[in-house]
Amino acid sequence: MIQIFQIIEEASRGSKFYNHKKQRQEKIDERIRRMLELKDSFTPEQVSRAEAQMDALTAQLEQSRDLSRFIVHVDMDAFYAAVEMRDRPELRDVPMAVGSNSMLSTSNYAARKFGVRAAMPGFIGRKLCPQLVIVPCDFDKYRAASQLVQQVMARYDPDFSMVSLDEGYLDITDRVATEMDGDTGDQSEDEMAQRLVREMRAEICRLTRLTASAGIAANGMLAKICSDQNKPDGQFFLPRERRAVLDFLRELPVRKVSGIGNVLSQQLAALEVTRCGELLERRGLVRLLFSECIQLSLLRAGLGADPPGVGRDEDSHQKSVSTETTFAGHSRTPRSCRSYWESCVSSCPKTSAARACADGLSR
DNA sequence: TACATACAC
DNA sequence: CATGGTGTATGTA
Repeated sequence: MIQIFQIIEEASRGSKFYNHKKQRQEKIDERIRRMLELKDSFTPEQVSRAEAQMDALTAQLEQSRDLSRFIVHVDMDAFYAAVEMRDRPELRDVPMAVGSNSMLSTSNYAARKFGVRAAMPGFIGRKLCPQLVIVPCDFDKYRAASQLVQQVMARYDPDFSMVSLDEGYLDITDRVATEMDGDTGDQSEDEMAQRLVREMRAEICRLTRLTASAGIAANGMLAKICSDQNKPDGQFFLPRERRAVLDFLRELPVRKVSGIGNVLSQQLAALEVTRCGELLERRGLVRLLFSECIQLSLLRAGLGADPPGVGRDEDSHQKSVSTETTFAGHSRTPRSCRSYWESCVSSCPKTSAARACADGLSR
C-alpha cells in the first residue's frame, strides 16, 4: 500500500539518517547517469561483439552445469518472532516484532500486514501499527531452537551448512539414493526428494514447534529462491532440467537472487533489466558495463547455473573478528570514545592467546 | 595496503 | 526524539 510508504517517509524526513540516505542515493543516481552515457556511446558492432563474448562464457557455464544434485535450502519462518510467539501465547494473535525501539530484527505475519518489517526501526513500526508489541531479542533462546533444527538437518545431510541461526543448506542427493535402494514403490527420485523434505520439515516442527519453509533444486542459488516461493510453512520443488530452470528464471525479479541487492538492481533497472531472463537478452550491455566478476554472477543468475556445493568446502573458516557500536549523540565525547576504546583493547585476547587462536582457526 | 562500497542476515 | 552489528567480497587509490 502507498500509505505505508507515506508514513515511513513522513517519519523519516529531515532526520540525519534520511539525509544521509538521500545523499547516498544521489551518488548512485549519478553513477547510473554516467553508466547510461557510456551505454549510449556504444556502437551496435561493439554490443554484438560483447554478446558473442558472453555467448562463449555461456557455453562454458552450460558445459559445467550440474543438474545431478538435490540441494535443499531450509529457512525458518519469521524465526525470532516465531520463537517468542511459541513461548508466549498472548503474543500469538497480535502484531509483534522482535528487537528494540531503534531496530527490529523480524516481525510476525500479523505485523507484516501493517508494513512492519525486519531492519525497520521500532518507532516507525509503531507509527505503522500502534498496537505493535515489541519484544527484546533473546539470542540464547534462538540459539537453542537453532540447535534443535540443526539436529534434524544433520540426519538428512551430515555435511549441511548453516548460513545463520535460521537458515541452512543441505545436499540430500545421497540420502535420496539410499532411500530409493531400500524402499520400494514406484516413486521417482524427484518425489522422494520432496517426500524427504516434507518429512524433515515435519520433524523440525515436532521438535521445535516452529515452522520451516524449504526449496529443492539443483544448486544453492536456485534452492534459496525456491524456499521463498511457498513461505510460510511450505516448500517448492524446481525440477532439475535446464528447460525448467530457464523457464522459472525468465520472469523472476533479479532482486530475488542472492547477491543482487539495492544498488545493482537499480543499475539493472536503468538498463531495463528487472527479470532474470532479461539478463540474458541484454548480456551485451552487461558485458560492456560491469566488472568481470559481476558479469559472471549475472550470467549465472540468468542461467541458473551455480556451482553445486553447499558452502561447506574444504577449509572454510572465519576470516575476521570485529566489533562496532554506534554512540548515542550525547555520549559521543572524546572521553567516552576513549573509554570505549580502552574496553575493546582490554577485552581483546593477548598476543600469545590470539596467535594460538589464529593457529586454531587456520587449521 | 588501506579504505570505501555492496551485500547478506 | 529516534535508523544495528558482524562478516565476506570486491573495487579503487
